[in-house]
Amino acid sequence: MTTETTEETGAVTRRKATIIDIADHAGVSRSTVSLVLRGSPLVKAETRQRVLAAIEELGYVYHRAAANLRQQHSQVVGLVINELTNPFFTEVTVGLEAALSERQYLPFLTHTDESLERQERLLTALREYDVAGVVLCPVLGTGAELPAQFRRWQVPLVLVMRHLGDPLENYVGTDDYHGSRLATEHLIGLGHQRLAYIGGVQALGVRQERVNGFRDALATHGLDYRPDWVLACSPTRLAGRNAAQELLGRSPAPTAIVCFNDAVALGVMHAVAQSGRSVGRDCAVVGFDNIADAALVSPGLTTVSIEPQRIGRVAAQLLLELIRHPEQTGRTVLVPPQLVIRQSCGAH
Amino acid sequence: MTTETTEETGAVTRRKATIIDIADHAGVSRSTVSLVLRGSPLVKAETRQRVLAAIEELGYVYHRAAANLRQQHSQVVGLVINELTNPFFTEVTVGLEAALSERQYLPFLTHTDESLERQERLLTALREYDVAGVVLCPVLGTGAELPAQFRRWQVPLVLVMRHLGDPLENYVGTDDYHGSRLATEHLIGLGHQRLAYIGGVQALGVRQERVNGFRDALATHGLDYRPDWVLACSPTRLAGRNAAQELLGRSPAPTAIVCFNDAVALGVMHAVAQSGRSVGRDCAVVGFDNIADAALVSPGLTTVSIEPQRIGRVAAQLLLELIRHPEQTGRTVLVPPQLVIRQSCGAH
DNA sequence: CATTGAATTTAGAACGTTCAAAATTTAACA
DNA sequence: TGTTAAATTTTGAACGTTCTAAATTCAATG
Repeated sequence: MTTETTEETGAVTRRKATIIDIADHAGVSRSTVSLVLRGSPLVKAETRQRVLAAIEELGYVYHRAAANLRQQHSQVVGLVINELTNPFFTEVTVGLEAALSERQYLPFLTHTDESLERQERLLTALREYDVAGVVLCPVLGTGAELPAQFRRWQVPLVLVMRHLGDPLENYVGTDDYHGSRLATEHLIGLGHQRLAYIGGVQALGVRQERVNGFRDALATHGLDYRPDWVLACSPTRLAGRNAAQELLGRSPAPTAIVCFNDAVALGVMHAVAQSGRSVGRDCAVVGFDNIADAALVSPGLTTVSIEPQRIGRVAAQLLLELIRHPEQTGRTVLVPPQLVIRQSCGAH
Repeated sequence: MTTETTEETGAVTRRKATIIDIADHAGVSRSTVSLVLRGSPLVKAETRQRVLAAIEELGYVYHRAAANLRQQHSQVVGLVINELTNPFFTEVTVGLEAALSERQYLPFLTHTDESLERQERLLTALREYDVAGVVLCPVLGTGAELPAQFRRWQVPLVLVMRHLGDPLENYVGTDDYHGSRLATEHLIGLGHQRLAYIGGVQALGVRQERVNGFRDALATHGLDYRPDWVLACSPTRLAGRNAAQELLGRSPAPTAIVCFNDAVALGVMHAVAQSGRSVGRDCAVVGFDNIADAALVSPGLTTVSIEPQRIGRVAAQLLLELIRHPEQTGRTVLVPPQLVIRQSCGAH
C-alpha cells in the first residue's frame, strides 16, 4: 500500500511509489520490474504487460538518482555558460541540448554571468551532483590550470568558444582565423585597398586570431597592414560607433572596415551613415557572427556566419566521446565559418 | 586505500573517495564524518580537524545524490524557461538563481524553446531526477490542467510570466494592467487625445491585461476607446514597424502609440521616423519591458520597467515557501512595474 | 517420464549517504 | 573513588535502484 496519513494535516498523502510497490502490485520481484523498466528482452511479454499496467496504475516515476547511485555513473552533463544573455550562446546551448538528449543525456544548464566566483561554485556543485562531464565556456580570468584540475578530478571537460591554452585541453570553437581571412579577402576581391579593423578586447585570444586572419589576408594580396588602423573596443554597438567615428575622421580614411562582431559592425554602419557616406558604396562593412539583426538592418550586413548550434552539437559529440574514452586529451575542433554576403560590402 | 589498477590500460585509477575512506583515514566512523560534513556541533573540535584533514588529503567530494536519496528530498529546483534567447527571461533566471543559491538550492536551468513536446520531456526528466520544485514559464498551448497534475504528482509548482487560468495555480508575474495604465495615463497627462495600441498576440492573457489597462485609462479620462486603433502583431521589431506604417497612413492618425513591448516600440519608432514625423514631438511612443536597447536608442524610449530579476527572486521565494508548505495553493504575486521616462514621449 | 538446456525469474548484496538508538568517553560532583 | 549526566562517537538499518549468481519454470527430446 502506498497511502498513509500524516499526523499534522490529517490529509491522505500518497507516498511516491517505488519499484517494490510495482513488484507487489504485479506479483513479481523487484528485479523483474527493474528489467522491464530498462526494456530488457529477458522478460516474458505477458509479465511485461502486467508490470507496465502496475506502473500506469500506481503512477510510478523512475528514480534516476537511485539508479545512478547503483550504476556508478550519471546521465547528467553540466553546461556552464558565461553569458546566457548573448543570443549566440543561447544558440550554442540549443545545439548542445539537442545532441545530448538524442543520446539520453540530460543537459544541466548553468549560468556564470561572467563571474569567476559563480563559476567556481557551480563547478563544485556539478561535481557534487556527480555529472558525467562538463561543457564549459570559461569566464574571463579563468586560470589555465582548470583543465588539469578536471583531469585530476576525472571529469571529462570540453571547452567551447574560449580556450585556456593548456595543450591537453579539449576545445571546440570557430575557426576565427579563417573566418576573418574570408571576410577580408572578399573585400579585397571587391577592389578595396584601404582596410581597417575595429573591435574586440585585446586580452581575448579570439580577437588575436581574427586580427591575424585580417593581417595575413592583406599580406597575401600585397597590401599594407597599418597597426594604427586596427582599433580595439568592447564588443558593443555603441563602442563600435565611437571607434568608427574617430577612424572616419582621419585622412585618408579607410574604404572598408572589418569588424570583430556584428554588434560592432552595426555601430560602425551607423557611424558611416552619419558621416554622410553610403554604407557599401563609399565604405564597405563586414561583421562576424551573423546575428538575427544582420539580416534585418538596411542595408543588410555582410558577415561571417559561425552556426552556433553546430558548435553546440560538435561540443556535445566530443564530450560524449570523452565520457567513453576518458584518456583522450588535446582534441581541438574548429568549425569552419561561412561568409554571408549582403549589401553592406557593396556586392550584390 | 583508494588506488587500484585497471586491467585494460594498466593505468593507475583513483576510485572516488567515499565517506568510508575518510573515516578509515581519520580513524573514526562513517557517522562522525557525516556529522562533520554537515557542520554538526556535536563533534569535538580536534576530531573535526582530523576529519577535515583527511577530506583534504583524499580529495573527497560530497555525494549529494546519495545524501538526497537517504534524506528523501533534493536540493535541486527545476527552472523551465520557454525562450532563453529573450534577454528578459535571462534576467528572470538570474534573479531566480540568486535567490535559490542563497538558500542552498541549486537551480537546474532548462530550455523548452517554445516547444510543447520539449516541455513535456523536460518535466518528466525533472520528475525523474526528483526535483524539490519547479518554476515554469509555460509554452504557448500548455493545457490548463498542468497545475492540477503537479498537485497530484506532489511537486510544488510556480508559474512565472504566463499563467494557465487554474484558480489553484501559484503565479508570479508583472502587474500588466497597472503598468499599461501607468504608461497610458502618462501620455494623456502630456495632452494626447488620439491614442493607439500596437502589438501582442491575441491569445496571450498578458496582452489582454495590457489592453485593458490601456482601455480603462482612456475611459477614466473621458477619452474614446477605438477598437480599430488596437492592433495585434507578433512581439518583434519588424512586426511593430509594419503595423505602425499601416496605422500612420490612416487619417486622422494617432498622436501617441502605446506598445505591447519594447521590441514593437522600436519598430514603431522606426516607422514614425520614416513617415517624416518626429518621434516624441509629432508622435509619442511608449514601450514595455525596459530592455537595454531602450536606453541606447535615440531618442531614448519611454517604457514600463518590470525588473525581471525581481520577478525571479519573488518566484524563487514563493517556491521555497511551497516546498515548506505544500498545501498552499492559489497564491498570486504581481510585481508592480515602474514608468521610465525618456524622450520618445516628448516629455523631458 | 526423466533429462537437458534454454528461458525466465529471483534473492541478497551493493552503491554512498543519514537516521535512530545505543554505546562509549569525558567531566563534574559528592 | 564511584555515580551521574553530559558530550561524543558508533552500530546497523534504510533510501530506491541494479548487479551477480543462483533458482525456478518451461519446452523439447529421447
